[in-house]
Amino acid sequence: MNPLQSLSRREREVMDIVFGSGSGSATATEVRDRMADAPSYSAVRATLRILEQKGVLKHEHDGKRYVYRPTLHPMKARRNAIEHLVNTFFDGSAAGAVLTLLEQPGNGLTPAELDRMTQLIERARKEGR
Amino acid sequence: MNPLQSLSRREREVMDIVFGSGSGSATATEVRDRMADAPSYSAVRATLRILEQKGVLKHEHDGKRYVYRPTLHPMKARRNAIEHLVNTFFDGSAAGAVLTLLEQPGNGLTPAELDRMTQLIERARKEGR
DNA sequence: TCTCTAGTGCTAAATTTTCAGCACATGCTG
DNA sequence: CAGCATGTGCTGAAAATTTAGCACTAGAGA
Repeated sequence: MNPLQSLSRREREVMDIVFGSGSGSATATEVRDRMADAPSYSAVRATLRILEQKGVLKHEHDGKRYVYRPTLHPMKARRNAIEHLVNTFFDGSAAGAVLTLLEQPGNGLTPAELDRMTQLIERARKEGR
Repeated sequence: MNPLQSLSRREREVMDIVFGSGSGSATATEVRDRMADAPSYSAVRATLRILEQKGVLKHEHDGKRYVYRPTLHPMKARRNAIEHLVNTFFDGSAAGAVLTLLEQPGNGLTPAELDRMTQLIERARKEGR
């Protein structure tokens, strides 16, 4: 099973924060600052240590601080997450997910992005033939 | 906070199964059959009862069985799930998620779906202007 | 040097989750 | 009717998670 699926609630929350942090990495303090209902600092550190022990995070030293980063390559993590979403909420249909995203008003899509999508759709059309 | 985010591991697993079941509802036995590492039947029922108590599931009677169904409307559940995914893995960019889906080879998009996407993209383009 | 700050490791206790088992109800079937 | 299969409710204990606290280290500044 996907190791990310087998995390406890707090562990998952922490992973989401790490994945969601722009740089793709985070310190204990950063994680704590972003937690909805943050426990003590040492509790956060304990969770990070466990996540490292479980093999889903690793750390590097930045001065005397630890900077945590996911083990899994970000692209793979994204694909896994999407796959799971599509399977559980869209019955495996990628189209269903895309349509929901496109239908959403205020999705903030820029013209350039729309062009890129058109390109990819054309390509998919050709491949499908 | 989104109540679905605050579920334990097993609870979340059960919710995924219920959401993922074609009919949008499931009995204890069905849930158990789909669990990766299924515990006893009564453990599954206990989890369902807790989920109902937490307000994310409700049940109806079908003969003498209970059929569980999410409280949240499926469409809303999908949107919430997508929103969370986009925020944590794509830095809030819907386009990033769509592009990842489209780029994925073997995404199984049918011509009709591609047409529908083109339509929606056109519409987004117009609205953007 | 001494002290303060900002880190870390580790551990034990509190809390939550998870689970199995027992008691009971109902419907079906020989 | 008696027995069996298939449900449910509830409860207590085991297991896992979550947390705070204490001890320690290193660097910076007075």
